[in-house]
Amino acid sequence: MSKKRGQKYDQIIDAAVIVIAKHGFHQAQVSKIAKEAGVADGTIYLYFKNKEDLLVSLFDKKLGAFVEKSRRRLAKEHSIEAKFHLLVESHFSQLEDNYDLAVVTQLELRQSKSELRQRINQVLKGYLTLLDELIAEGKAEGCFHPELDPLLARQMVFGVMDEVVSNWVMAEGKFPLKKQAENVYHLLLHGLRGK
Amino acid sequence: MSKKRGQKYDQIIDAAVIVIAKHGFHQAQVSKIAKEAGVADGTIYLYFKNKEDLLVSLFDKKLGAFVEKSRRRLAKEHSIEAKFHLLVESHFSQLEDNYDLAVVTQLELRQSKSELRQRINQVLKGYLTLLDELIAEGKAEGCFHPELDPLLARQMVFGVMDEVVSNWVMAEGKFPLKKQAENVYHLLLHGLRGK
Amino acid sequence: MSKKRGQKYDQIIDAAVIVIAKHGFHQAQVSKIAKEAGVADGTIYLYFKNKEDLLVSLFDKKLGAFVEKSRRRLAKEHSIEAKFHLLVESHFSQLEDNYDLAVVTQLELRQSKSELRQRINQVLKGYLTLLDELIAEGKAEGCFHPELDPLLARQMVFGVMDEVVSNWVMAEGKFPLKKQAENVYHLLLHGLRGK
Amino acid sequence: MSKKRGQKYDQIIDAAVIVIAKHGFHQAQVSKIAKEAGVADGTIYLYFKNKEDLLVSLFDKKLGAFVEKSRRRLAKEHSIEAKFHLLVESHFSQLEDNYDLAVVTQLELRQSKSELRQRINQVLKGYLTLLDELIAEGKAEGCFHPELDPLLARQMVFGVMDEVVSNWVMAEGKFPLKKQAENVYHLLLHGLRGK
DNA sequence: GATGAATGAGGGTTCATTCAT
DNA sequence: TATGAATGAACCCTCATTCAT
Repeated sequence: MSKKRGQKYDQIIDAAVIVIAKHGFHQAQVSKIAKEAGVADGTIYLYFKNKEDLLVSLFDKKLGAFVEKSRRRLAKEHSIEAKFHLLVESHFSQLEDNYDLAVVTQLELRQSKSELRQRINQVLKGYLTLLDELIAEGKAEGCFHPELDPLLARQMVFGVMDEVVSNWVMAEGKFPLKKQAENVYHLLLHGLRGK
Repeated sequence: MSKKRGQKYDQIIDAAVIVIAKHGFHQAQVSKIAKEAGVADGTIYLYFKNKEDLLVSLFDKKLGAFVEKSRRRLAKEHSIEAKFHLLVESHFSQLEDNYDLAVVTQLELRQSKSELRQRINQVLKGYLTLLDELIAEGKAEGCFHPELDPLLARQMVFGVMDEVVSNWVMAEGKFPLKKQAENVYHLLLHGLRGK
Repeated sequence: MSKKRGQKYDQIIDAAVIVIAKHGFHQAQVSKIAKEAGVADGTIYLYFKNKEDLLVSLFDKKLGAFVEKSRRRLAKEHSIEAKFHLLVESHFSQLEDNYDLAVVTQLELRQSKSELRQRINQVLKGYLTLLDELIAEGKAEGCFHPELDPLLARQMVFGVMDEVVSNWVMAEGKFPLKKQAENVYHLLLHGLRGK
Repeated sequence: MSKKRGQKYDQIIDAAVIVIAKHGFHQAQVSKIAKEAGVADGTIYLYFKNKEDLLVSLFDKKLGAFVEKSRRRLAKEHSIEAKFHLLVESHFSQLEDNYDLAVVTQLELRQSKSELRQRINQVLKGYLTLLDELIAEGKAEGCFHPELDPLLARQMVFGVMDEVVSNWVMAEGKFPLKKQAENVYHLLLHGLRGK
């Protein structure tokens, strides 16, 4: 339903990020987003089926770029440790460089109702797959423990990074996030190697 | 404002857990909770200042019991490894034994608006403090890496357990959660020992 | 229905005056009045049929005393002018000496719904009758214009005194009301003499 | 917030007058007014900030027209007596010709809570100013007593007219109001001349 | 007589979505 | 395409009154 092309498509999504980051999920009315985007309320419905579709599309577009960039970066590394290290660093730096987006994905979008959360989780799978691949590669190369439960491992990796970023956002970005990457990498690596 | 004691106080909180788990946060109207509790709508306001107060009290009471039970159990263990192992097991088993509560705390209550989230996070601190104490003890006893960042360590521990439980809830409790405890414990312990 | 006797009857009415004057008509809940009177909510319903009955009884009792006192005073005067002068003075001084009561009757009780207003107006007739008698006496004695419309005359007398007192209350009693009596008396007397 | 122009603006205000006159202040729900106006409930909030704003706007618009018409009429008269006579006649006839409006302003709107009453009194000042001007003119021209207290005089004029109209409304308009104008004019004029 | 815990009906307001222009 | 005025469903909370003790 949503037309993925068009200048206004991007305008509206960027406006939504700004409005949600600034006013919060529950105060991000369609009319406010339309105003920020410089279009009429009704115009949003020419590009998105409904508000939920806009929010999912927002997450889809932003996470898609996030994953794509992460993949591009990882492709340049050869050792699994280097890739893993870069993943953590990339996760943190991309969100640190987009504070508004971090607020939206870590805090605000999680206030959406279960139905929408389900669809967002579907989109998130694109990123989780990347993590799965990396873990499988690590196990295959003997870098991680051979009996490591892959699903559990991925939950650990994502859970830790997500928790750290959420804490950073809730601290209103007052401390440098990227500097945590090194430590988090080590913590995770030791965990993954252990079993 | 809210009378923390009384049979009805507990009735209403338990009814709220059931209704929210069954119908979801956004469909948990006060009238529905009152009906489930077997009291009149207005009676809820004799025990809680408003709906938000009911939700915070719910979390406060349930998490309080959760923390208290965890502390009681941990007190019986002596080695830090045993305590840590028990913590993970306790976290998982208490939520597995209360599926409705798990749904409410892992999924539904997170849909609440920022103001309420803040108050819930304050309550959560009671549990995070327990984790902090355990980590400090582990470092002091030389069980964990001496240079381990305590805050980061706690974020790892909570982040991983929270992520695993959330996945379990989203899988609608289809797999046994407690059985994950052993593996999660090892993963975390290795991570914490490493650095 | 209301038992006109009993210490608590008076206690409750006096409490109602205080609460209404202090918090306003719409914030004068039965429970607040009960608390001020030092009785239980339910006790009020032993003395009054319902809240409306309490308010009418309040007005009845207070206006009754007001009229009785006015009549006693007037009985001592002989000339119609002196009586008339005293009436205005008495009207103003009694309200000035009971600021709370003035607030209640001039401002707050007028916010009651039409149904209650009707019953209050019935009670007010007791005072209006006194005015009617005075005007009839004045006409009979040739002190007022022989063609004076008695009803209109009474509306003028009451309308003016009421307006002046209301303005005084709305000015929060910042100026002395009794001092206005002289002027108001003259204004009215001239009006009544004219035609 | 409120768009003071537009066909719907007038529609809604007129509907409010009808509904309040028919059902009373406390039974004049927004949904009832919307239905009478032939618009959706939400439409009212496109033209008025909230219900209170609607009621104040109603009074503002109607009293504004009332004052304007009175001023236009008075401008044609030259003698102060003629102006004064016309004022009373205008006051009575305008309300007699709009029974619904008279009910609303004399009885129903006075049931509103203090906050709203304050705002209504502000609007009323526009009319009281007209009375003040007339009294000042009368004193300047030697038509009224030179020592007449202008504020008291205005309170008398307004108080009497208001009382007479209120009695007329409470008598459900059963007697002709305009016919009272002549007598009221004489009563007031004598009063004002006296002192 | 006195209590006070419990009751439950009732309404102003927001905002995602539509559709005539 | 684009507009934006209009729609209307949905819900938390108050408080007068009751009645078991």
